[in-house]
Amino acid sequence: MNKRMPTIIDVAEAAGVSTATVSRVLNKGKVSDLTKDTVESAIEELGYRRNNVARSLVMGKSGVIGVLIPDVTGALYAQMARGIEDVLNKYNLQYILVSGDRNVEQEQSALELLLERQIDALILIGSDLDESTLSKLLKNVYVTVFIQREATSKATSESLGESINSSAHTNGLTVGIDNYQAAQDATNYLIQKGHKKIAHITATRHDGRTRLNAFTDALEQANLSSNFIAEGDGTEDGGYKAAKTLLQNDDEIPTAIFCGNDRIAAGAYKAIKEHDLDIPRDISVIAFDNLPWAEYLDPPLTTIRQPGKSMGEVAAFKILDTLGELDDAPDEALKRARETTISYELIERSSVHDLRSGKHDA
Amino acid sequence: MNKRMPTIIDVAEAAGVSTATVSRVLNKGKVSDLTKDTVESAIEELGYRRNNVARSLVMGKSGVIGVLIPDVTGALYAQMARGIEDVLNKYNLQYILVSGDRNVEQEQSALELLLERQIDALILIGSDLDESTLSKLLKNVYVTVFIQREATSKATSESLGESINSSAHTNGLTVGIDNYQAAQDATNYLIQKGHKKIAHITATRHDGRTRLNAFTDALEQANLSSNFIAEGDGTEDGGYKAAKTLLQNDDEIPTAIFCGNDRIAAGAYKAIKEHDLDIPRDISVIAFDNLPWAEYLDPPLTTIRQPGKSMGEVAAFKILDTLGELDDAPDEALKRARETTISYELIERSSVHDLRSGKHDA
DNA sequence: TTGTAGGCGTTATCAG
DNA sequence: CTGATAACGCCTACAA
Repeated sequence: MNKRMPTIIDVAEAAGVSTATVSRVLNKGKVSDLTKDTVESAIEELGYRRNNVARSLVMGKSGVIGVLIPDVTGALYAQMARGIEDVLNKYNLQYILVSGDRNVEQEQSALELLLERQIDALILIGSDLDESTLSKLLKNVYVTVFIQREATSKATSESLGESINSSAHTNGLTVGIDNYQAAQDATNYLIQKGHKKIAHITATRHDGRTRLNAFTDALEQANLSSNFIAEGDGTEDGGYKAAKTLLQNDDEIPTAIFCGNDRIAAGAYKAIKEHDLDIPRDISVIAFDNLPWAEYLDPPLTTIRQPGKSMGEVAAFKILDTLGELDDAPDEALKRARETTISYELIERSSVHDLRSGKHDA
Repeated sequence: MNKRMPTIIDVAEAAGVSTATVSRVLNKGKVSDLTKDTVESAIEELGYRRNNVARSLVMGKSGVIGVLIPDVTGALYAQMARGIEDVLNKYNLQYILVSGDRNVEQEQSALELLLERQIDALILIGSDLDESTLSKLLKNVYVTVFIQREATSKATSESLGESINSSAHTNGLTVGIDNYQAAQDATNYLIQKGHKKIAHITATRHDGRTRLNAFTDALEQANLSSNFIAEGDGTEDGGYKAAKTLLQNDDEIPTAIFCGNDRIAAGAYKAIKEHDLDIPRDISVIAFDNLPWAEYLDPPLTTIRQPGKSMGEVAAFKILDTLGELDDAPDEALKRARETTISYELIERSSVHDLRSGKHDA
């Protein structure tokens, strides 16, 4: 069933030409129509298919780009991957996906594996790898773009001695939303609705930390105390447990919870309902991500939309651009390729209650 | 920033040995401890990293396997991808992911792109490609395994002239659940709970068709009429619309809906609630997949669990086995590698109502 | 244990 | 427009 794959040499012989000529028709070089036909039918006959690894070797580039992703199983990350793939495919490039599994050691070893393939470029999604290992690893990589590696407008100066600012990085392009600002928006939204006892369930990794900082800063600016902070692990179950602890003593219950992400919110919903509390009447919930199912929770979840697919697309465009594959691209694409910070959006649904409307209309 | 990558030759010179020796230390061949050290430090010094495309060329295998997936963005598919990756990584293999985008043309062109890379094996997830194009394309691929390409226990003989039976396929290994049986179980579960007016909202593609067939067959076997069938497109919105039409004339409303998958169910939930109907009191819902959020719907969704990750793992094991990489593998892994049909599970939550208990306890 | 040299399948340069 | 032929970086007999 598995005879040796025919090579360019076989085709050349079959067509009675040289390998160079075959290569030319394969690559749209100048060939006479006649020979072109002969060669093409020989190709057809033999079922020849070009060997891309040989091609990569001589061309010095593989046409595949590496993507390091925390977890394909995360809906948002999957969207990014999809965005990346969609634009890459238009240019006949492909990608190898590796999961960092949401932990640094795994990220590093995954990255090293990746680097051994001759990838032409690298996209790092939400990586927690620190600056120094990164720059060591990436020394010889032509182009790297980071998605969601903190392009904060207001660095979290106190919590991290030296902020993870990607702009300072080894030829690192960056795409992402303004995580800090978005989290502040979410918090302020609650404040504007008249909430004073606001809780936060943290998400993990650096974006989780940024959101926490934005949260506490926002409360501080509003002269509110931030006594209600619970650690989530980013999952539904973590959210459930965290919400439980938040709800445990009846006299000090928050009127609103800002969940680090939608999955956390799903867990929190469950906990809140178990306590026979109504959402949003008794407790309002706001979250982050806007995963596809967020609108189908009961009540539909108010949340910050992260445009995962767009982020992936932009990242891919940046790569194509730097790789010089974008000559013939539409202006629009080019423009998007240069942009660096994607806009987010607060999607109002019905999970937060307006405390003021009930009280006084002042 | 981007000087020429050091090659094995550079290392050889730096270490004062031949390239063969360097190659040997790279591949754990017999080398004296002394030279080994010298070479290794030279490697360290130069920051040498093996060029895997050259290696692939000479070895005749690339160490990457191709995965054709309908859509990374689908939670179940992502789980499969993750399962595949996890076991592959243990053996230092990687994968290229391509999305078929849930349509055949795209599937085919994606596949062709994939085949030009020298992938060592192929995993096809839920492909709708027909037998003939498949066998033409796959002529030279060493090993292919299909996930979820219908391993039905009871072929849907009437709807398809010739059933898509993978076992008949070109050296195609197969892993999947018994889709037909599972869908029958779901339907029968409803019947056992006393439901007589049962609706179905179809999912797409071949597994959707199989489920539909199982549904009608099950009803037939129970002497129930199957008047309530609506076409979904597999998405929440499709489910919403389909449920709407199901609910439109008040005198003929089903007491239960079997949704082709969880996403459809989410949409159906929304429609049902908009009609001021209670789940499960007025309408019961059962679905398929058990996506991570299914348990967080209100009420928690009763559904058939598909173990996506396991399916991916098994598929990967099959490949490793056929590729002969599994010599040193634990028995357990080996055993799993040979299995072909994965067990599913009906997860009872609270979205279906028992009609009998309310009426008569006979 | 170590070195030499041929070859993996393509592309690209340089003559014809 | 077409044909030799030298790389590309690595592995692997075969020799030493």
